[in-house]
Amino acid sequence: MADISIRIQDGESGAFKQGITAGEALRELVSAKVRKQTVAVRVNGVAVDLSTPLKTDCVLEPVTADTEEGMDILRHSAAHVMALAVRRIFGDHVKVAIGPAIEDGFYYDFDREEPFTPDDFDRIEQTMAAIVEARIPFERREMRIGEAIEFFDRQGETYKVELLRDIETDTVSLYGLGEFVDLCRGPHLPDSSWLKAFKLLRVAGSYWRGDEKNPMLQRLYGTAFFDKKELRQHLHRLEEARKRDHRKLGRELALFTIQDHIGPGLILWQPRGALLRRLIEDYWKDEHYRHGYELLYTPHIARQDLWKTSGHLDFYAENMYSAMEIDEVKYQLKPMNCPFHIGVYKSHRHSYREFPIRWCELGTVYRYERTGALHGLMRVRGFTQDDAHIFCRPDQLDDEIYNILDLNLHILKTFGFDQYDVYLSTRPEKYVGSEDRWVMATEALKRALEKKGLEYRLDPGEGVFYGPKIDIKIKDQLGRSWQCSTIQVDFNLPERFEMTYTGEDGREHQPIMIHRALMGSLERFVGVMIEHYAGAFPLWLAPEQARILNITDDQLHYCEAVYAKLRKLGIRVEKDLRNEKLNYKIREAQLMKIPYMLIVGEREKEEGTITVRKRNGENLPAMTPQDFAERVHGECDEMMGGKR
RNA sequence: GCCGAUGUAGCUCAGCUGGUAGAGCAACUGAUUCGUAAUCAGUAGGUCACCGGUUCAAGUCCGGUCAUCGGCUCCA
Repeated sequence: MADISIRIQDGESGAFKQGITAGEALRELVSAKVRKQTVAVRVNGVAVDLSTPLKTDCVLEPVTADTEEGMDILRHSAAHVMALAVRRIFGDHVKVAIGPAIEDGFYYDFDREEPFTPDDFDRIEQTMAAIVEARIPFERREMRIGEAIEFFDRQGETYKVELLRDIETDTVSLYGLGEFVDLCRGPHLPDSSWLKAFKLLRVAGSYWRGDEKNPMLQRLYGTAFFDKKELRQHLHRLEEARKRDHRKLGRELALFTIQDHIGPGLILWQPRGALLRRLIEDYWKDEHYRHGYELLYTPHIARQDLWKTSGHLDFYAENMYSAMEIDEVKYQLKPMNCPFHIGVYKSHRHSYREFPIRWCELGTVYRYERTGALHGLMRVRGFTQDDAHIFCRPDQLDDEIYNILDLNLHILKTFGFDQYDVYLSTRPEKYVGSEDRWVMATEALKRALEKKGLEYRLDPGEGVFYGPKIDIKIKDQLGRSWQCSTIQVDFNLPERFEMTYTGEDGREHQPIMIHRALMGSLERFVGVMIEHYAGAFPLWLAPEQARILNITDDQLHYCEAVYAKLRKLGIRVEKDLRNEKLNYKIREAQLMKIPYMLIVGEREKEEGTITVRKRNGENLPAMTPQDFAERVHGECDEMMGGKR
């Protein structure tokens, strides 16, 4: 056989017999250290199994365990191992669907009459462990599509057959792991022994291909790592995330409550949560005013006719609550604020000189959400949007979008979010407005993103029917993304409501309308912040900035005086003067995540000072209440972007 | 809405195969006045989510409803 030349990307090269497997070639060309870490290989850029025979000259690149790709291969292989285990335990009563690697783990969808129970997890895990122990190789083979369809059809694997029918290539690859043969693109680990650390996490229902018209399958979720330590760390992270759960912290920190008898998805803000929210709102309003916005207030319901004109009854009806009748006229709760802002616009005539008009409102809207979708503050039925509508001339569009982006990122940063993913969504299949307007608006959005130096991803066809949009998904402390901000150009409503302005030429023109929300929903945003900060809000947002703790009753009077003084100086201070030990009070204040504890004993009383203990346990030297207040204001000013 | 799990005092949770509710913390009362993450003792607190059924007897079994949790779907 002829020799072929094989080169490692950025490394050694050599001549080998044709037909040598990639794994064998690597053994010659890379260090033992790399080899031990290698789970698959890229041949001329295409990821394949180590067992792949090499036929021509090529460049190899090992895929190692420490990469995302390596992890995906491990997890995808883990899904196969799980499927084999399920097969072995539950036999032919189970049909398999799909089993991909996902972020942080993998899943496999099964169709089985009986539900899986958490008790089954143990059995499945044990069987998986036995499979790992047995070091079963993953064996790849290729088949013609027709042959494969017949193969799976014989086994009654209807889902695989359905998948195959949609595949357009001539041949497909199958992977055998023991007696379980699965349709799969690969690549896989060489054998099951690599799966050293895995755990099944939960079972959940999911529709075949995510479509609710299809049968409901049972999805088993699991995760896998190359070693046990990483798995332990991951499980620990999950535990930490549970501790940050805003529903748990919301209760513990007395921020909000949701009650059955009031209704699901409806939030009651408790005093501390309400104060937090007020701080957010005040900052938001001030910042908007500073940036040339005017504040509006509009009602919660409007005549049904308004929603007809706006098109909401055509396009949004399923999210709206049914009509109520008032004096024989139908009214509906608002799912959006825009028609009202247009109402304000139409309250008088406008000249081109007035533009841009920037109106904002913290508008509470109501949208129907299916019960299964509700989730704490993150997904609710009544929520407050930090909404704004900008009306401008075409020549102002670029600047306005840029300014929105600028304000948007500035405010998010102040709240502690400076990591985000930006998406630009373009024209969907169903749309209104002329093509050149879409192009004009999409280009304007692009230019603003580029001018701002933001990297973005294109989301083709994901725009709203009335115009293109920019979405910003912020990343929290745990790296999870949350869709909050959205900037949407709208050609539809100005048309529907026949909005006009008088141009320089004395003629009537149609203004461009931009919708924009920055936090999206205040409820959700607070939820995200609770989890982002794990309940320990930065000083400027802490509902309780400081708590006075006395040592004995002898300081009661002095504490009251300090309390009054600090309140007067604008500090959000509370006092805990109960007859309890200092340790007890500190513990409680600590659990409430209060930034400063002000400790007052005889010493402080004598000297007219307080001892300041920070949330992190650090002590500051004793200072006067006056100095403390100045310090707090100084810190807050800094957090909010300089002296205000 | 769909699949699965869950629903016992304010919170966290016991309560085995049906015999008529229990702990810790919190609350309240009293004692203690104690300097950097829980002082001690006592008291009170529950139509066991709701509705119906089986049974001599149901927190415990069955059915329905509501809600919550994990997902699917949707999205701020």
